[in-house]
Amino acid sequence: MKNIKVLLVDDHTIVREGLRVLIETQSDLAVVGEAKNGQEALDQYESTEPDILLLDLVLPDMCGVDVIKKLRQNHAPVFILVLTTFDGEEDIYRALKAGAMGYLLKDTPKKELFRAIREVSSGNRFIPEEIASKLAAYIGEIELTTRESEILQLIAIGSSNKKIAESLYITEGTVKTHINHILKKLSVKSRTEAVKVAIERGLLRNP
Amino acid sequence: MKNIKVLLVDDHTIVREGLRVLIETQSDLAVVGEAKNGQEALDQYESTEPDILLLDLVLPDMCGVDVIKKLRQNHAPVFILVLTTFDGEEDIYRALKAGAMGYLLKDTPKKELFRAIREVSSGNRFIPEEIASKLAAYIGEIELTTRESEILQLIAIGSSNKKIAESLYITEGTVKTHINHILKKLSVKSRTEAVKVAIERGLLRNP
DNA sequence: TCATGTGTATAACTTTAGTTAGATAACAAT
DNA sequence: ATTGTTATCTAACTAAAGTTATACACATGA
Repeated sequence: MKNIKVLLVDDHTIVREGLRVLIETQSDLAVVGEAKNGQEALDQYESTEPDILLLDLVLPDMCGVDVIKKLRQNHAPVFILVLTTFDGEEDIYRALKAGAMGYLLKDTPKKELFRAIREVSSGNRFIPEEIASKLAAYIGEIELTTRESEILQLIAIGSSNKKIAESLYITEGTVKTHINHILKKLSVKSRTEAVKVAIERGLLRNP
Repeated sequence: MKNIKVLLVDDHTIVREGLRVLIETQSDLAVVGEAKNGQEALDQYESTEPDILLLDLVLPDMCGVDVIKKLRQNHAPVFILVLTTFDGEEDIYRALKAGAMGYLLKDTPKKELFRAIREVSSGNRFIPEEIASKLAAYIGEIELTTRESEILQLIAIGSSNKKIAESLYITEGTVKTHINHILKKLSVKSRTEAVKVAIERGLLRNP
């Protein structure tokens, strides 16, 4: 009796195909669709009406978090289990904030995956201790302001303070102050380090 | 009749388990072992004597390229198929140079994986056109010298020129010259950009 | 052996980045 | 209303990064 319908979303074909056969070894689970990007995920959600969505956050066309947001706008109770490699605290935080019910690393055994699917599809949360603690540590972090994030993006593409000032129509002095704040919030000593931790923590849009 | 013995090496349990069931749908392929890190890969290679090693380059304990090198030191003909996400030209280049016979992205359909396994295990190369062209583009790149690589590592952990000079027992001026060369070789304008492209191209040991 | 190229090293100089102190405006709290 | 907070902005000053020219050891091939 197959009663839990699963929709797979992952850009790697091999991973998707592997997950499919893995999941279908369980008699109560059925893969009803596969999507390799965000748009396909949204389309297939409509057509297949799954009980649970197994989502990788790294997708070619849009951020996985955006997929979560869009689905939750249109469909009241969406059960989403994020299954991804660890890409920094920021991602976990955003995914759960956006409404994911569970978060699993790809580095977990299949039994735990099956358990997570069953839990989340029946409306419960499923967050391993390992991740819960990362999240707790993250809470203490100070968030960057809009301006600071904008500037961090520009730093990361290699812009000088002068260029940043020009593109934002502010003076170089102002840019320097913002950068100073960024450095303090990220606890680093230079823009170079800031870019490194920004990449690590998933603070950048297109890293 | 199972005649091709496969050893899986990937740090993600789910991926490994998925690959196992996927591969075992083929009657001529058998998974004889799984390893989640480099050391396990080396050990299991000894004990299981596989015909082919399916290797992810991203491992927790050592670089996948080192696994290739070590295996090839001890065992004359080792058939290695690298199966990984695209982490920059540098990785492809190093893996093939180290002696991998094939290179597949995880974003390929299972049929191609099966084909690749059969080809590589019988001693042929298997490199998709997509990757071959990336590699061709890479050939034009100028390699960094030993000193330059050392310094790039230090830049990437956030060291100032002064600190770099101290830890290498040279003057700050010398460090600046080396950095100048690095910037020119990587075609970037600042150390910050250099770190970004170094991370992109996989030029760093522990990114 | 003599030119050529390359990896490494140095220092003087210019440009850019980072620090510090302070101003203004919007907003929330009570 | 006024106090406090936070985001944004500016500018003068100091520290660090980047540029340029030059030297020297060592290898390699004409």
